[in-house]
Amino acid sequence: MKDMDIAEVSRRTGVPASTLRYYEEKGLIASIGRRGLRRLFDPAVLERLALIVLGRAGGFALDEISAMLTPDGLPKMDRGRLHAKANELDHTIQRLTAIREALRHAARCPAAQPMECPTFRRAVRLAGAGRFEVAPIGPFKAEAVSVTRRKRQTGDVSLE
Amino acid sequence: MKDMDIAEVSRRTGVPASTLRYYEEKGLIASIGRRGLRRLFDPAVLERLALIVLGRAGGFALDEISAMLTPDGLPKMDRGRLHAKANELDHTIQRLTAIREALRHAARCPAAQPMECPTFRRAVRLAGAGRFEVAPIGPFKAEAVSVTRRKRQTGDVSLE
DNA sequence: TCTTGACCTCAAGTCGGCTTGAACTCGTAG
DNA sequence: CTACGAGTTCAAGCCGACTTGAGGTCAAGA
Repeated sequence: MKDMDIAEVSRRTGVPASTLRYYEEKGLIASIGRRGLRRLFDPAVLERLALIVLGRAGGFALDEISAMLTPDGLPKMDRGRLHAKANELDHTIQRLTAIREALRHAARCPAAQPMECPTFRRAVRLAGAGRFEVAPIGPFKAEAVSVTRRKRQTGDVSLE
Repeated sequence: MKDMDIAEVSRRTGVPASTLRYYEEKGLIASIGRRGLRRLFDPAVLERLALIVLGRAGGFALDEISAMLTPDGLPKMDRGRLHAKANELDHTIQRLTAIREALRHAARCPAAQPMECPTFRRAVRLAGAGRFEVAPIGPFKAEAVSVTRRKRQTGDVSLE
C-alpha cells in the first residue's frame, strides 16, 4: 500500500483530520512528506494511531503517550514504567468496579435512603479509598495537579 | 453534631472550599443558612458529598450526578437508569482491562515491535472495540459530543 | 486553461471543572 | 474598640484536547 493522504488516514482510523494535524503538531505522528501542500502518510501511521487511540482510551494524556512511543514502534518505556502504568490502571479499574457495584446495589436495594444501607456504604467507602493516591482518569488531572500545588486537606471522606 | 462551616466540611471531605462554593452554585449541595456572610452546612452534606465524589470518581459529569440526586437522599434515578449507568461503567472497565493487559504484555513480550505480536494486537483490538458506543470517561466527553455533532467516519481502527 | 474541492495555516473558540485574585465583610479575641 | 483572620463575591484565568472559521493554495479533471 502506498502513501495515504489525510482523508484516508482519517477514514481508516476514525480520527478526524483536524485531530491528525493536531497530533502531528504535537509530535505524536509524522507525515513522510507532502504532495504540494498536502501531507502524505506512511501506512505505518495507522498502527501508531491505533496505539495512540489505545492510550487515550486508557485515560492517558497525550504527553504520557508520546513518552511511551519511540519514533517508530512502541515502548521507549522500560518494563518497569509499563508495569507502573498497568498498576495505575488496575487501581482505576478497582475503583470503577466498586462504583459499579454501588450503582447496581442502589438499583436493587430496598432501603429508601441508600446511605443507610451498609452494603452501599461499603461500596462508597471502597470507591473512595485511595482516591488521592491513584493516578486519576481524565477530569482528575486538574485535581491531581492541584494536589501537588497546594497541600490537600485530609483526603478521606468521613461519613459522620 | 451541629452546623459546620465551610472549613470543617472541607476538612472532613477533602473537598476544597472553593469547590464547595462551586458545587453550591451549581446546585449540587446547599448550605442550610448563614451566620453573617458565612455559610452553615448541615452534617448531612457530608454524605451527599461522599456521593458526589463517588460519582466524579466514576467519571460522571456534575450534571449527570445532580440528575441522580434528589434534594435529600439518593436515587431520583429509576432502577433502569442506574443499571444503565452501571453497564456503562462495565464497558469502561472491560476496555481498561484490555488496555492494562496490553501494557503488561508489552512489558513482558520479547517482540521488538509489539505490534508484530499477536497477543498485543489482540489486546489493542479489544481495547478499541466499542470505543465509540461506550460512554466515555473524562476526556472523552468532548469527543462524545463531537460524535453526535458531526457524524463520525468509520469508528474502527483498521490495522489492515 | 480554468474550476473545483480537498487540503492547508493560524488564530481563536469551546467545554468542564475548578482555581485564583482583588476587594470586601464580619464575628471574635485581646 | 479594634484588628485579625476566616469567610464572602465576582470576574477572570487555566488546562487539555480538540474544533472551527477565515482566507489561501494547488493537483487534477472537464
